[in-house]
Amino acid sequence: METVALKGKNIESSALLWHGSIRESPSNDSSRCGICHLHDASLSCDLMRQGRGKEEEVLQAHRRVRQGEALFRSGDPFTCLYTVRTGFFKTVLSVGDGREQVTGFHMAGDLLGADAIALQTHVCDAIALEESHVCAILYSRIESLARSIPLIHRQLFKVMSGEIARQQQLMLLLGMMRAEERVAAFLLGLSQRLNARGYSASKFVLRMTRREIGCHLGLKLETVSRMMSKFREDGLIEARYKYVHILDPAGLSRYIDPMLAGNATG
Amino acid sequence: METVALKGKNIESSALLWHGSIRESPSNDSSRCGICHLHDASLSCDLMRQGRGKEEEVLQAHRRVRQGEALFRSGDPFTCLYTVRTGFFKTVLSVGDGREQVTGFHMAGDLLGADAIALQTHVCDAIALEESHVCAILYSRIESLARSIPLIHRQLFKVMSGEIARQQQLMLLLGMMRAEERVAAFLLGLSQRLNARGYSASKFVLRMTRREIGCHLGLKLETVSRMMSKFREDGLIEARYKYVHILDPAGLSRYIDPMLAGNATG
DNA sequence: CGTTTTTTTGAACTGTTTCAAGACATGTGG
DNA sequence: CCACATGTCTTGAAACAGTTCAAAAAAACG
Repeated sequence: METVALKGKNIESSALLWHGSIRESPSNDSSRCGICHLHDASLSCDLMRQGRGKEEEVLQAHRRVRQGEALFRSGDPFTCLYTVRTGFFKTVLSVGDGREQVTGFHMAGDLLGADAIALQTHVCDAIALEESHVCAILYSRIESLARSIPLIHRQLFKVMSGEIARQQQLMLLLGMMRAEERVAAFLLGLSQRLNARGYSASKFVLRMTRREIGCHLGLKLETVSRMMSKFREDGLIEARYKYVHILDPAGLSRYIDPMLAGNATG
Repeated sequence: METVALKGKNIESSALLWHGSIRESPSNDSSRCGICHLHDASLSCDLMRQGRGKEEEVLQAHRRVRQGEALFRSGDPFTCLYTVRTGFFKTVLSVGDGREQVTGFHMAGDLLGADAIALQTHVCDAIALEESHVCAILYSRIESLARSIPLIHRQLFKVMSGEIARQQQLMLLLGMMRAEERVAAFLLGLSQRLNARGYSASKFVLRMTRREIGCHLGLKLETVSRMMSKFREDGLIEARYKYVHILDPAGLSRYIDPMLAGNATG
């Protein structure tokens, strides 16, 4: 029952800083579209490079999505790709009876909706886990640009390949990891992705509930909670509700079979 | 312990017929490439329609793959798509230590390698479960055709979307079905796919082992065996080793949550 | 501030795995 | 064609991992 440094209320005030201000480039120039600031080498970056001057055609609109609201739902016609500017999303395959499979969590810098490119219809729901802001990119414009600019075309395929790779990682996790490994992989993956975006890899705030983590990992919420308690007791993490501090990433990854470690999902 | 009609040796001789001669169009014109005979509305069909006269450019070669051999392996550079003419494949994500996730089984008429389009590198191994024959389609030719023929371009995307949809179905299965449901979904899915290709939906021969089914469904081989025994005892199927006869598909699908029934995987 | 949701934890239970043995099937070489 | 070796499948019993149910504490919300 170690609660080394995470006690009482003082954690909260510092926690608020973890995910939002440790960012390296805090340029919050809100009059300018954010798509050129994205960290990952995604579509929009290359759009800016190649199609300089054309971004106004491509960019449709900023859009605010309130907590719990859907950016798009399964079955919606596909018209736009979205880049997350701020906030946090989950994508969900719903199956009517209440059971659901969370296929991914998405943070600032991520592209949303790419899994609909092929089918031209959204196949999952994208739900904001907190108030979020996105840029909508009109797909029809990108597509016509892609025809004239091969690099854009290749980037489109790259984005789809990213989706497939992400899904395969998740299949591996769902198909052959034990609860321990799943939660460890989840925490490490999230840590890495936050780090890649300039946030701290060791301290962050979970934007999703234990139930949502469970729906993502194929576990019940109680199991997720127990695994996190276990890691805490083993001194690998400090964790209190939404606030996570990874003390020993190497120790965490030792829980995962070395061969499965790869790019963990988030 | 019912073995209604499946006793002794006589099953074998009839079983040999199930999967191979019940086909409606048995045109085995082996001098002609099979890609135009495929059942699913895949790339090649539209290639034939649109690019009539160009098939020789697109078609690279027939290729024989012996049982246990790989058509391609993870990491191989992507040059060709393959259509299965005869035989049976599994696609596998391997993770070094022996554990593996079978991402799909593929029969005559299926397209193989589509998951490499985006990344230009194969991400899984395609292993023949029996002596198989494929047509290799040079991707670079298709791609250039796609540039001039929008329909081909759209078909390429459709093929990739198919991959994504298939993976999502499998994620649903792995994330939230019980063993019973998984095996039922597997049998029904296989049955439907065979039926769509002109084979019997009720009687077929499993080309994969219980272990391979298990690796696909996230179960151990003993569990797969037990579930099949259970279905047999419940009178839903007759099953003896590789030979399966589905007596009550509706009963089988009742094992699956109605909402998850969708297009089951195979 | 009271209400609702989320998280933690315990204890009993269940489904799946593990281990082990035997039956059956397949393939090989004599 | 047989006998043997090998691999696959089935089944049972015991072990285990994860779930379910329940209750209480902590946080979030209006």
